[in-house]
Amino acid sequence: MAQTSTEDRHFQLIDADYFRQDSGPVIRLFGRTDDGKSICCHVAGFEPYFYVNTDDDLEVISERIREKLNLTNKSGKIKKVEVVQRFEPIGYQKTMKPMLKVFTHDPGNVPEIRDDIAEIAGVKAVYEADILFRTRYLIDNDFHGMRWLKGKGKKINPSGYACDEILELFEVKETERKAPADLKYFAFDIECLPEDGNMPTPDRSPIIMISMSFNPVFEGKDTIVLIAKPVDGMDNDVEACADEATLLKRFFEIFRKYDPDVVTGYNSNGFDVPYIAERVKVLNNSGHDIDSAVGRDRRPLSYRKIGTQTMVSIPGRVVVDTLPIIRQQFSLKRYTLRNVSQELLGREKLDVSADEMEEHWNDDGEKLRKFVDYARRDSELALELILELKLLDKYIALSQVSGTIIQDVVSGGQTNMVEQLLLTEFGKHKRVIPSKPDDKTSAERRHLNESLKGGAVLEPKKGLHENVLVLDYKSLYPTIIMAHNLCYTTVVEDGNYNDEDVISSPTGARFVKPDIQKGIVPTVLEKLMAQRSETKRRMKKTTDENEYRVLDATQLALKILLNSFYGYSGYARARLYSLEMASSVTAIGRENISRTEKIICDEIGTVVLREGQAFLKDEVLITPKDRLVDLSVVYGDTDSVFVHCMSPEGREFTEEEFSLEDSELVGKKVASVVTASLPDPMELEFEAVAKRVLLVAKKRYAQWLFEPGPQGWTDKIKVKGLETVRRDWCELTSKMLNQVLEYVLKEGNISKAVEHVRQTVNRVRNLDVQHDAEIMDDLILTKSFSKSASSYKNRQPHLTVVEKLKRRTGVHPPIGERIPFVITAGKGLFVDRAEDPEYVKEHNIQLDVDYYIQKQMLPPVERILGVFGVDVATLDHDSKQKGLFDFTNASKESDNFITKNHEREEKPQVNGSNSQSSLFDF
DNA sequence: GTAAATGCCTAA
DNA sequence: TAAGTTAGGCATTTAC
Repeated sequence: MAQTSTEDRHFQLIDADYFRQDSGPVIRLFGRTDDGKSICCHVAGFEPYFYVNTDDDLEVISERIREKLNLTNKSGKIKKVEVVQRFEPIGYQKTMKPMLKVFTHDPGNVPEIRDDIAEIAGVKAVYEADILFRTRYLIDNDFHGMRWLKGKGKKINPSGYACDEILELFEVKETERKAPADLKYFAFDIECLPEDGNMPTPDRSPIIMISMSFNPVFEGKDTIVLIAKPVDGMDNDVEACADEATLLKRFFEIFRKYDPDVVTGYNSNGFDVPYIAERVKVLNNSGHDIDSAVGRDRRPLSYRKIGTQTMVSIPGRVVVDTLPIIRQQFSLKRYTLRNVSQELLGREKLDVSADEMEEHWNDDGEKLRKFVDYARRDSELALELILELKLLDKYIALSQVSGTIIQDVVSGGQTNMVEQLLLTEFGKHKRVIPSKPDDKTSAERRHLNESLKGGAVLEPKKGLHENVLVLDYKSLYPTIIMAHNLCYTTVVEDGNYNDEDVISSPTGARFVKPDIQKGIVPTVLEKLMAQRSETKRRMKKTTDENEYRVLDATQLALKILLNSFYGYSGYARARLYSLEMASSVTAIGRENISRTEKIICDEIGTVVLREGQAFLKDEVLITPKDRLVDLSVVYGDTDSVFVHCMSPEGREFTEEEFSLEDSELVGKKVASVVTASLPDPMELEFEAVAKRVLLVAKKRYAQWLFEPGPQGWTDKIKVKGLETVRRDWCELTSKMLNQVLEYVLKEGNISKAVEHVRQTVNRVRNLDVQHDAEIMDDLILTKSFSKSASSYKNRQPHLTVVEKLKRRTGVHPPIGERIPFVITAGKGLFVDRAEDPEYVKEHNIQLDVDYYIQKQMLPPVERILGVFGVDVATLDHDSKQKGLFDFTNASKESDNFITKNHEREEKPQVNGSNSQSSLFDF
């Protein structure tokens, strides 16, 4: 005889939602168990609710609510109303006030009831009425996405599910388990025949192939390619289907059978999913019965268009389109699958061009096989991108740390995560949170934000410097918030507070001190920071490579979250917005960096090196054996200062005089002196030393950096803001400039740099596109097509190309796409001469060599070498006229430029009359 | 002719 | 249910 048995299950929480039952809503928790089963757990008994705030008598307001809802026929939809004590969201308050907590029977009724209540006279505000029911459940129970839950319940067997086990839970709690479950990954990609060279549309063009990739394998196979026509002699992972409908049915069958946790594809949200969903509609309308159930609740495949974006969600699973993820995480010039695979995986995409497709499809032999291989490779690549690049690690960690369901982390921004953390902590402190602002409120806030100033950027002392210490503040904005108790909940509006009870920011805003009341944001940040320290501690301890990776993702997630709160506080669409808080953070930051500069230059000024230790001048009596180091701040941006170390005579040190270890001693001494003057937990850190640094402009510099590490010093060249890191310059510029920077920074050899530029210029001057295809690729520029063509006010080269492309092929690139172009020879504006590189290659069109030399190559390099007195005439030196001979002679004398520089006791200046130019005889 | 506006992309 | 923030350099087009 069957008996009710209690089951215990551990599972990692992948998704959550709810469904309605007569007895009330039931939460569903989806996950993968420790023994590899997919599971769905039902939790009954959680009630939807929200808060109502009023300054009137609660009885009166309750009565008005009853009347109003009777009037609109909704009174039966309210389950109960309680009086509770809560704090209002904004501002320091000594005591709570009574508010109404309204419970409803159905989460779906909350919006209409809320709107009714909001209209009632005397109702000041409605709080937390726009929080998804499943989010409310997770927050109130402190359950986090992708963490492990332990559920106790009984097995049930309702219809309408596509997972291994369904449990009705009596009890559920979070457990400590950390190791990730073995998730199942599924990637897919469809092929359709283009129509007369045009993009296929789902109302006309059938799907002819679907390729799928699996990890772990499905029935022993890594990939399966479905093909919508009967054909023999294909590889054994190819399944021939009678027709398109059969193919789609088989696709969904495999999908359900495999039961993946993660569903992925390259641009799958933008193309494949909508296409499949539309084809299913078309076919089913003409008499087919394709069951497109893919959800763990057997919900059919669906998508929603919000603006230009397509949202896809599949209950119980995570949908990850790798294209937007890769866009976000990697700065590349192009995001075609071909380019991304090449750059990030080192793998080639196979290709059958659009105009060859029909021919390949109609073949039954080699050509069809080639087409199949191409299709197969695309889903393989999508899967490889997500697995090899470990794209999900970061999102899993963010979900675990913030609590947000992983799908919302993957497809949403920072707002979701910050709000989940704030809702949790506000709840614990019995404070309510406002609803999302309406468009009018956000517009007002955006207007207010015009007064919000950001970080300070110190004027760089332009030129080349040696022995520059790089000091930066560890998590500057979070530590400012903690140190000054800046919070929505501590800000005081009125003057009824003693000066000793409040902290005033440079903006004049006032916040109560933590001993009066500690802010909620500082509390959250402290918790996150403590977790991060603990995570880093465990990273040092572990020997397990996988655990290390997980911990590293966790600490990175914590860092991202720590740094999200400042931006959120000044975000116009945030539930919690505080211009006072945001401007105080940046104002304190600005004051801090200029104070830091002063301490280093004026108060410290000189550091004394003696027997492996660094001292301040007034800490010791200086003897002749001591070495003195003069300090000056040559640059700084928001949270960093670059400190130049020089001899007391004002010249650069030689190698023998000043080592990396000396730098470190000085750097650490300076950092500790500054830190000692700051409130906890603000901390200035010694990060690295630049043996040489070239400061070009604000936010533009290059360093030859040495960083201390466990295996001693490691060196690298780090470039910020210069053309080598910008994607709107051609590759040739980056390559050339990188080489120039290397010669200048590592060798101090200007001559070599000049020579390299001359050679590159000459190569371009004698450019022959036909015979030098390689350099042609290096001349391609890209720019992002960032808004609808009609909203551009000026003409732009990439728009020219977009228009040409559209005219020629009918294909209109989507907003967000990066458009490649070259500038062709001719007269008039550049914008008229921008052209699609493919078209140029096909038609053998001449490029505007002069444009490339005068506009792409010389200006960036002149900005750098101009510091040493090198001018355009020198760089664009025509070898036939002058010959390299003079120059080569000059360069011999000055190979070791840096030594000469020391002798002259003079630093290079930009275009200055006392620049290095006299060292060379160009 | 030059100054202002526009657009892009980066640093933090 | 779309979207953290400001500071800043630079090239090019457009307005004057």
